[in-house]
Order: sequence, then C-alpha cells, then structure tokens
Amino acid sequence: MAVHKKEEFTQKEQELAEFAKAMAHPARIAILKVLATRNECICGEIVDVLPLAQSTVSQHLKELKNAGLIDGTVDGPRSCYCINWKAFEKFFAEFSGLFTSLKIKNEKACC
Amino acid sequence: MAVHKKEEFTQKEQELAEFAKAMAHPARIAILKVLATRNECICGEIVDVLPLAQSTVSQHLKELKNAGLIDGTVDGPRSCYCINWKAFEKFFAEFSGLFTSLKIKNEKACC
DNA sequence: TCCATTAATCGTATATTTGCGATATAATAT
DNA sequence: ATATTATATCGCAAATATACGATTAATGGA
Repeated sequence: MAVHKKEEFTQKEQELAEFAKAMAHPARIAILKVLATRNECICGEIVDVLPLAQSTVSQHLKELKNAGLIDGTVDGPRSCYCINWKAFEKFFAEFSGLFTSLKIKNEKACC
Repeated sequence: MAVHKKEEFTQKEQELAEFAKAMAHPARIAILKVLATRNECICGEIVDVLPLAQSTVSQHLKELKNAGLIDGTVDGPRSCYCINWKAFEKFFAEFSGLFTSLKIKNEKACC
C-alpha cells in the first residue's frame, strides 16, 4: 500500500529522520558547505556554484530552512542564508546519544 | 525535468548524501536503535518491534546494508545484523570536517 | 514611473521511495 | 521426503522527491 507510517514511530526517531532527510541530497550538502565556508549571508552566489537551475536551488534552500538546518532572512531584493549551528549541535547530540552507550560496552558484534 | 544530477557533485558530497539518505526514515532509525542497544545479531526480532510488515522491514534492512551502515550475515535459516561502527565513525569525521573549521572562526552570522 | 535584478512559487513531468501481499529460497525439524 | 520457520525478493499501487521553465513579487535604480 501507499500509506506512510511515519507517525507510528517516536518523536525522536522522526526528528532524526527529518534531519537526515534534509541532508540526503548532494545539492543540499553542497549548499551547506558553501554556507559553512563563508559563514556569512549568501544569496544567488549559491546558484552560480551549483549545476542546477535557480528554481531548483531555491527549492533546496526551502527544504533546508524548513528542516531548521539554515536560517534565512530577506534583505532587500535578495535573500540571505546561513547555517543554524544550534540545530547541528542538537542533531549531533541526539544522534550520537543513540549509539554511544552500547559502543562503549562492546565494540565487537557477531558479524 | 526529471533528470537527476547527482553525478555532477563531488564524491564526498554524494557519499555524505547517501549516508544521510540511509538514515532518512524513522523505521531505519528505529532499526539502528535496536541494533545499537543490543550490539548483537538480531533477525526477526526487529520485525516484532516495528509497526511494519516483514517484507518492508527486510527492505529497510537491505537499504541500511547497501549503504554500509550495518553488516549482515546469514546464520542458518535466519539472518543476523549489527551496526557497522566504522562506517559511523567515518561519517561523523567527514561530516563534522565539513563545518568545524569555520565554526571556530566565527559563530555569529548575519541571520 | 518604468525597468532591471533577485528570488520565491506554480505547474508539470519523471524518478524514486514506501509499503504490502504473494511468492521464492534455504535451512532445520519431523 | 515433507513440513515448518525465517528471510529475501517480486510486483504492484500510492506518495514523495527532483528538476525545470514560466510566472510572480518585491526592491532599487534610471
């Protein structure tokens, strides 16, 4: 069937999955890289760097913003984006928290 | 159009995106959680825990394995999976490497 | 005011993902 | 040999994602 059952998982599981999904495309990784190396507001420069149409880049930016990975403000006729470091810290904390406990106990598994 | 342009990005960008995509579903996060809390080979126990059909869980396991996040070996009539810790370490290293440099320089951005 | 520039959104086509039931496979038990 | 159990795979339907061109909106300049 085509019923998506995402709601049946825990809040944390959904959050982590949402975060991962936002990064699940090389274009969005590339955008994050550009924003990270500049750490300043950039707008259409991203379009120049990526091998994609302006509308497509805009769509990717929207997804990153919706997921909370970046912040964006309108600055005159252009838009300004930057990394939301807090969101990344939260992701790292939650994500590594999922695993570290066990990893310490026993590195070795059966396969 | 419907032409996917993933090939036009760097190898690293594609790798990171692939890794993220493998985690971009709450069911797969849940599977990783189960494997991490046990750190031992588990097979159909995952099916009992998840609100999904056996065939669907098997498909998610396959995706995780293809992405290299988990290892799996056939053990008689059942299959045995476990976390591939090395893969996670590599991901964390690559991913945080993308950002840390700049983060140190300047926490504050324009938006 | 009118035009140029920048970026968001709409509409659309195609590709991929998600999910299930049914079936196939493979090893063990009877 | 046959049945049972555990998993993987196939085939399909529906939902989502990806990408683009065209259009719209909003600002700044001539």
